[in-house]
Amino acid sequence: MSETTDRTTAKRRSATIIDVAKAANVAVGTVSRYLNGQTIRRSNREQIETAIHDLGYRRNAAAASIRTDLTHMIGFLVPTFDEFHARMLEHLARSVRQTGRALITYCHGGDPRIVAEALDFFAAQRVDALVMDGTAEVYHRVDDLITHDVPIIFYNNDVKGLAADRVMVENQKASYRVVKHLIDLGHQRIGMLTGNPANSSAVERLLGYEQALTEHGLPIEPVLTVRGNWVYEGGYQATKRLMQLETPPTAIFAANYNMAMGALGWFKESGLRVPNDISLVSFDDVDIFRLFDAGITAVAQPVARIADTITDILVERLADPSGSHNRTTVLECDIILRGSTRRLT
Amino acid sequence: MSETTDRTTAKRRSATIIDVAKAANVAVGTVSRYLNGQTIRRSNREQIETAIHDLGYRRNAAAASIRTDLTHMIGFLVPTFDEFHARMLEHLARSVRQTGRALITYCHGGDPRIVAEALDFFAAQRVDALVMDGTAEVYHRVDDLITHDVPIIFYNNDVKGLAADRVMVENQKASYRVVKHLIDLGHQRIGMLTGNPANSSAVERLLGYEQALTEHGLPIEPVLTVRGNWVYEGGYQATKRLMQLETPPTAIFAANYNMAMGALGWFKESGLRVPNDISLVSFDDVDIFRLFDAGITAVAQPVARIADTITDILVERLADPSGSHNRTTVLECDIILRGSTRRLT
DNA sequence: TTGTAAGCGTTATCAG
DNA sequence: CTGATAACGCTTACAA
Repeated sequence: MSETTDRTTAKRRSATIIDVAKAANVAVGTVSRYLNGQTIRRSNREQIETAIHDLGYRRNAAAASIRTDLTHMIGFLVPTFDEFHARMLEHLARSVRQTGRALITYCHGGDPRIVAEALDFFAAQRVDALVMDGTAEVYHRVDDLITHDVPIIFYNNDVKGLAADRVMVENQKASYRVVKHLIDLGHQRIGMLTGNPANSSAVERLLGYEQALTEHGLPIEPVLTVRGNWVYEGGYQATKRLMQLETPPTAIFAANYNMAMGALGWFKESGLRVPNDISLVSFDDVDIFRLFDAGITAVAQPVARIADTITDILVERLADPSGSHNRTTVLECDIILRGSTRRLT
Repeated sequence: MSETTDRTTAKRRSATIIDVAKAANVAVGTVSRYLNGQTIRRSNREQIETAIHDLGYRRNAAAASIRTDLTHMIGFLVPTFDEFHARMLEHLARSVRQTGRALITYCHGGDPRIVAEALDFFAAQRVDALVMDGTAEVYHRVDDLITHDVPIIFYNNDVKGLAADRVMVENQKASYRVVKHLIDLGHQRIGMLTGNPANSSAVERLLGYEQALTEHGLPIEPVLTVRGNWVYEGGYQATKRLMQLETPPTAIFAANYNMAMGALGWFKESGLRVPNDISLVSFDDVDIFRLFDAGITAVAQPVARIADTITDILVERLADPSGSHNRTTVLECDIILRGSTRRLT
């Protein structure tokens, strides 16, 4: 086993391309060309290779990027690493890696100062592009990045009016369908746990809910849509409020996974059973939804396809920085029917 | 609203420190000192500030790092972004951010080639340090990084014999305790779903299980420990195997969250109820465990403290690169008792 | 194909 | 406190 090599030398400068050139008896240019995969005389190549090996040489990406203006790093900015974003990250990291790039991740937790900080950081790091879940407050700072020719790709939530690409899902249509499903089962009084209305996806999902009601001749009752702000606790409280209404709903649509969990939490504490006492549908399908008593019916976002689409756009954008591609891709969602809804007699 | 500024100019070179110096009528050195928070004559400072603003100047971190040998980036290498690692990422990103650094994330999915690729990438990027879930195959490549004076911090799984810091949890002790709990309830035949034995945490958790049995005079039966390799499907299959034994266990200990879910999946399909028909305990506590019928009793890893500890070590290491701190920190786990176990009569 | 040398945007040293 | 200037490690004409 390789001994833990001598670490007495205070701070050994690591080998540079010059050292390699010297050791291999060639010019630095030749080494650089070798490193960049250009054709090199065979004998030289071999000498360079052994030199690199012997010296333990590692290319300094920063030094390269300062000349090429390319860092091969993509900024990835999200509010949290909940189920949805974690899966996005996993898929995106994979697909982006296959193009020889990596992700710098920043998590802002909803704090606008951290968002600003992140954007500054990305700007300083000269990320080749930025993928982010849109947040309204960042309009100017993102526009700033765009001015500096950094391609931006929004997903999940949009920020209107910026010259960026977008990969979204059919929030309204999917919500419409899943609420319609409840209506088809005979539900007339359907509550909704909504996300933060500052987010486009929250608005669209609410719109889908309202559209379904309206198209089926049901009234839109303000008391039936309660803001849960995407989080467990919000879903829990909103559900409590709904169920303590004089006439509580017979079904609830949660606009995301966390709030659906919050609803389940309240149901459990209150001894309500799904779907016997209350029906529940949710946006965001996750594996564990299968494991609940009857399984939770949910809208499945095509996470892998979102990630792949983002990567495709990324590649195209980076290959041709001049072209102003402001494309919006909208992907369809599936609805996974499980047993969390029951037919009203 | 700031107009989407003129993007006709093909590829506008962004302003440099030199441009700022010129515009502010000072020397580049002065601007550099300003940027790095050193004291500057007031009048100069103001001129610099307006110049920076007018030019939309952004410091080029790569150019700086080539001189300072500091990138303020921490590599973060994980096998997957499952519940546990996603939470780690969230906490670590936060605490690391507070020290002015950010994370470059790489997800290897168990593929040794990707691990190697990641390590090369980190080396080229000159990350200031590397945080990783240890994987045995990487011994040499990590040693290589250590040779280049990159501090390494292992968490979750250890790789023995390397000069690195480590932040682990008391896997064996926690497993011992949770299995002992089962034994105290009268269980004599306890199955275990084990992780990949190449991982130190898998070995330690198994050891804890065996210790509990032995200390209570119970035999260690090889058929009762089935390898589930950390994943849902593995847990599902392993559970199936256990429950189809001639004398199936009355309780099961899953070495992680995913395998516990797999067990629950099989139970559900087979119509078994927890805890009436079978008791279940798990490593890794997650919020949703509360929501299952009776709640799932589980070992809670102190994720936030792991992240904070890692960051503390990071800061210390980076402040004093000469000191060879090879510290191993072992954190305690809590056991969250819920209703997934029943007393055997 | 190769060597030479001029950048790239910073920081750091050293006189003033 | 400031200015001038030499690094830093790499890429990329340009000429050979």
